[in-house]
Order: sequence, then C-alpha cells, then structure tokens
Amino acid sequence: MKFATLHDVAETAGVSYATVDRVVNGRGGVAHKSVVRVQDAIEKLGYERDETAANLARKRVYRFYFLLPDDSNDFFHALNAALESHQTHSNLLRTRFQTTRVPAFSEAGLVDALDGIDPARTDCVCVVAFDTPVVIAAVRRAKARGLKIVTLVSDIPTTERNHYVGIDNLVAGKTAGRVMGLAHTRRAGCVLPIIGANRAYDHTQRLHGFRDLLQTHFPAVRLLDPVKSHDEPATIHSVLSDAWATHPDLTGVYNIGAGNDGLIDWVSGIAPASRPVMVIHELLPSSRAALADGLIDAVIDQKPHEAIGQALRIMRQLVDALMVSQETSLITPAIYLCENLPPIPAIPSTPSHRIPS
Amino acid sequence: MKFATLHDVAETAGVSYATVDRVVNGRGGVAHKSVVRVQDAIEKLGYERDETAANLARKRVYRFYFLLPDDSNDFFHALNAALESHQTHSNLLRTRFQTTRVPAFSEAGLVDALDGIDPARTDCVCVVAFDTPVVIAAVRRAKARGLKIVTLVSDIPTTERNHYVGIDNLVAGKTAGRVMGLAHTRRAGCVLPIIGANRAYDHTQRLHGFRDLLQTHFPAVRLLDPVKSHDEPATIHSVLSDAWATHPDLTGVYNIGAGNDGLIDWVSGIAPASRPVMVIHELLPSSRAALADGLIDAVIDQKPHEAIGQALRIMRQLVDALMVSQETSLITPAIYLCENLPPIPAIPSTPSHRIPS
DNA sequence: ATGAAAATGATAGACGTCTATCAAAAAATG
DNA sequence: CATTTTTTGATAGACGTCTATCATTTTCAT
Repeated sequence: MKFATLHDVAETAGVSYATVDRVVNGRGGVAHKSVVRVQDAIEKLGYERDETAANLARKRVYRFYFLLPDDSNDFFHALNAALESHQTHSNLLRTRFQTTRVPAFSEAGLVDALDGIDPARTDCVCVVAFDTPVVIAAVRRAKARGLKIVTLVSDIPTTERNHYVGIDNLVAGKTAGRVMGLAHTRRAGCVLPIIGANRAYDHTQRLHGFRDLLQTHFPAVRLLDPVKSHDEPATIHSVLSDAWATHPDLTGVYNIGAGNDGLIDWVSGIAPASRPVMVIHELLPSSRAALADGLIDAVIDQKPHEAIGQALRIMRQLVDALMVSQETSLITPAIYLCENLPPIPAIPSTPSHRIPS
Repeated sequence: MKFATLHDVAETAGVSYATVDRVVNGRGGVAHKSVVRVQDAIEKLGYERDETAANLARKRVYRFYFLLPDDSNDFFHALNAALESHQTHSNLLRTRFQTTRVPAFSEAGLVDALDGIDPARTDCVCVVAFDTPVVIAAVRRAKARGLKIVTLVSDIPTTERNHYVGIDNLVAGKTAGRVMGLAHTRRAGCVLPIIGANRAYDHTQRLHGFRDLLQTHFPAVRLLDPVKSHDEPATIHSVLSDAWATHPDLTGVYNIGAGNDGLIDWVSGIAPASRPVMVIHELLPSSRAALADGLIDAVIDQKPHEAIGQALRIMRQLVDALMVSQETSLITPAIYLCENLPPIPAIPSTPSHRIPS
C-alpha cells in the first residue's frame, strides 16, 4: 500500500542508495551491471520518482516572465485575466511570476521589455510577439542570453523561439468558413469578410482559410471583397451600413479581427428575420452578450485560458529541460453558439492558505 | 528571491514556529493576539504554504477508485482511454488508482462493485452511475460507509453523491438543435431525431433540448416523431432507409445516442448533394473519420478527457476536505465540424522516471 | 603484485512542512 | 498568594529526494 522509494530500489537491487542515486540522476561512474540491476529493481517495484520531493530537495524554482500587451482591447484583457486566474487558482508551485504589460502593438515597447529581461533572474519568457524583423531580433537576443522563449497567440519563425502556443489561424478561418457554409446549406448567398488590416499576418491567414473553404465546399456562396476596418468599431459600423445598402442580398458577415462592438451595434438595428449570419472571433463579454441575445450566430474562440495553461505547462517542461514533444501546441479553435457558452469563471476570493477557525 | 517559509513567518511574527504551526493548522489553544500577529506576518510576507512539502510530510495519499463501464462501446472506450492518459501523462502525485470495469448498463454488476469497495483502502469513488433506484441505493450505502462519491457523465439525484462531472444533456440537446437550426437558416426543412431508448434519461433530456430549440427559433423546420434505435447500428441504418423513403424532403437527422456506424454507413450511400444535415454525438474514431470525409456535419462532444481531468481535480478537493465550490462541474459540450478537430492524442511510450544515459 | 583508476558504500545535511512531546512561561482562578 | 489552566517555546524525527564528501572496495594495467 505504500509507494516504493529510492531506498526500496537500492535494497531490492542489492546496491547502496548512493549507487541508485548515481544511476537515476545520471552522475556516471557506475558499472554496467549495477545500472542494469537498478533499472530492473525500478521496473520490478514500479518505482516512480516523487517529483515534489525532488523539487523540494532541488530547491527548484520556476521563474517565469510574461510579456503581454496591456488591456487596451478586450481580448488582451481576457488574456491578462486568464493569466491571473491561473496564478491564483491552479497550484503553481515554486513558481515566480514577473509580468510586464506593454502597449499593444508597440514594437519599441516590446523590444525594450525583451532586452530588459535578465537571464539571471528569469528562466523562461512567454511573449505575445509579432512577426516583424525588429521584434524577431529582440527575441533572438533574448534567446541568445539563455532565456527560453514561448510565443503566445501570435507566432514568429520557428527557429527563433522554443515553442508556440496558440491557434492556427488558417484553421480558425476555415472553421469560420465551415460555420458560415453550414448556414448556407442548400442555398445561395453573399458573404462579406471584414479584415482588420492587411499587414496583420494572422488576419490574412484567417481570410485565406475562410475563402478557401467557402469556395471549395459552398460554391453557391458569393464572396465579396474583404473590407478593412482597422479593428475600429465605428469603421465596422459604417462598412456594414454601406455593404447593406449596396448588397441587399447580403446573407453573411465574417469579422476577422476586433471591433465587434461596432458590428453588434449595427446588427441590433437590423430586423432579426432578415439579418445576415454573423460570425466573429473571440468570446468576450460583449460578444457573449450579443450571442445570448441572438444578435450574433457564432463565435470562434482561441480559448485564452487554455492557452495560458498550455504555456505554463510547456514553460515548466522547458525549464526542466525535458524534451518538449512538439514545437507548437496548437489550440483548436472553439465554436460557440448561444447554447453552449462556457460558464463565466467565478471571481475567487479564496486565499491560498486556509486558516481554520 | 526566495519564498517565505513558516519559519520566516514565525520570525516576523515574533513567535515560535510551534505557535505558527498551531495557527495555520488550527490546532487551537492559541491566544487571540498571537493568531493576529501570525496572520499579519503571513499577509506581510505573502506566505503561501508549499503544498507539496506539506503532502510529503503528511504522507498524504489519494486513493481513488474508478468504476467505469467496460469498453463495450466506443464512447466508454474513450472514457477508459482518457483515464489512462491522465494516469500516465498528468502528474498524479501520491495517487493510487484502482479501476474496475463493469459490463455497461449492468445494474447488478455496478451494485456489486460498489458494495465491494472498502472505505479503509479507498478515499473517493468516481462512478458512471445511472439513475435507477437499485444503483442509487448502492451509492447511498457507499457514501454511508464514508466514501466520497463523484458521478461521471451520468448523474443521480444531488443528495446521493458529492459531485457530478459531465455535461448537462438539456444543453447538449439545445446545442445540437442550434447547429441543426443554423443549417436551416432561412429555409424550411424536415428533421428526424433518433433516440436510443426512452428509458435513458439523458437521451430524453437531449431530445427535449433539441425540440425546444428548434420549435422556438426555427418554426419553419418540421420535426418528425423521434424513432428508437436501441443504439444499434443496424437498426439505425434501417430506420434511416425507411425515413428517407417516406420523407423525400428529409433535410436533417439528429442521432441522440450511440450506433453511429449504422448512420455513417447509410449516409455514405446517399448522394452528397442532397443528403440531410447529420448531427451526432461523441467524437470517436469512426465519427471523426466521417466528419473528415464530409459524411457528417457536426459532432457534439462531451469531452471525456476533460471530464476525467475535472473529476480528478474534484476528487482531490473532496479528499482534502476543501470546500468544493459547486455541486456539479458542468462540462460545456464542444461542437466539432470538420475543420476544428482536435489533434489526436499521441500514444506516449515515455516512462515517468527519466534515466539519463 | 603493485599502484592507479574506477566503482561502490556510508552518511550527513538540506528542502518545507507535519506531528508530537516536554518544559517553561504567562494568565486566570480562587 | 498559591494553584491551576492556558499559552508558548524548543526541539526532534519524519516524508522522499538531492548533493556532497570521504572512505572503502573492486577492477585494471603494468
């Protein structure tokens, strides 16, 4: 009924604890036959190292650095909230966090912050990078200083980071396309994609996926040229008004980027019976409410909370120098309709140490 | 740069370690002022108990008992596989598993197994129960013996168990209805629900949700009377053939229960251009393949892997006698279309203890 | 066989917490 | 004030592992 310990292993292997230790921790200088005997004993007893005791003895501390965009938009806010939720909720043992929030999309801010990370006080960095030469160079410098790099949500070339956690935007676009297509089962239609800006690589990826899917599987759906919104609610609103005026047969709208408040605002002024099918990204308070109110049909979500959880797992593995299986941990985008909304996470007021009365 | 320990707390509180211990472990017999000083010190230092060291010292072992249906159908197989995946993959520290597989839907087997669980060697039981008086009575007996009970996937009345982990089948049905409805945007249709058997409470729940949603939001869709399949592929196949013959205008099929192989088999013989929209439950090898092949449109999944993970979390909390926030951990059903399939979990051959060369 | 090198054993102190015991001090009681 | 009661302090041994040191034994080449 007890678990085998290293002492048990030593005993059944007929060697000393010291030898067992040398074997399991790869310290070398052990005769082959001893190695075999130890391994056999481990096998026989079904021994499993108690990682917590090991970490305790090792005094291992995970020093994580999160470099996130500030709360300037709802999605980044959700990302920050997800991190905080993990920090307070999950058992992050022996883990030190340092978090810096840089202005969203500020190249200079990101680069400065990256350059300021001291490898003597940090093991692993999780960063929402974006794919520009300047940022990539800064990441490379950080990696050269010995820091492990995990990119989150937005990726940079494979060689420059250790791991990527996030969705594949081509897949996300295809998923949106499939949902839109489903809503056009056996009927023709006319669909408008709205894109944030051309320069945003992830947006073009999504657009490609969306287009590709509809053209392949739903040829009866006519795709309008994508219009740019600069992720501005006001722009989106006017873009939609224009499109609605010029295309009275509009049956679908896909907003690839942010600025959904403008979209929601516009929909709420349209007769529900004739409004186009609305597909957008990111489950956030306003989009959630719109979904519940029937103003929107589907939300494609990149599950920020899960992403942070994955990132933490990967970061621990990187610090432990365990082989990390794949180079990317792709998050599968979730499809939310109004019926399968996840519960709103409760705000916990629980201190992590319980003090009984 | 270090974490505060209880010794640090003692020092800054100006009391002995023993007093701190008495406070944080609620041993009583401490003057009020001392309690306050300790709490202040904890606050000031941001002390957090190192749970792993505590568990080490406490020799705490979680003894979990899983009572699952055997692999007689694909879903139960997935459930068993999910458990095994968690056992090998996640860090289940100081956790002892005992797993018994009973023939699916065997009341007697389930009751016998429940009655055979020894509270002296088990802390918490996770069981796929079903809602019949005999089973409920057995669960009650187990609970009376001091065992904590977590029901999985299928629930029984609230008072009889400590916690339920799984989906809300009404929500699942509504989700399916919403997907079906989306595929009937602005067009009429005729939809056939297939139910396993009337006695299965979860199936009737799903049916209600499905019906309710379509009737409320998609009145143009005509709902046929549900037909029974007894979860038999062959029956489903013939049921579909019949329906297709009598209702040439059939535009949708919703299979509430199991037996999807028969359904897939049938669809593959129908012209893709005119086949009804197919919505089914559970992402399993065959349904996944069918989704990828375009034979099926949507799968509503109850995420067995996540459910097991949740169950483990809850079970640990129950044993720790921590307050468990809610009495149920509802899993939100996932919607899978062919584009957003999650990666197939890799089969790991990794031993949990690494032995460096 | 001799000395050097390689392999092994024995052991002790840490890591942060729990549990238990005994003695000492402080407070409350009459 | 003496006596009980309550509250504190000091400390030691565990939990399973890591790390380090030193002494001993075995093996190997010469």
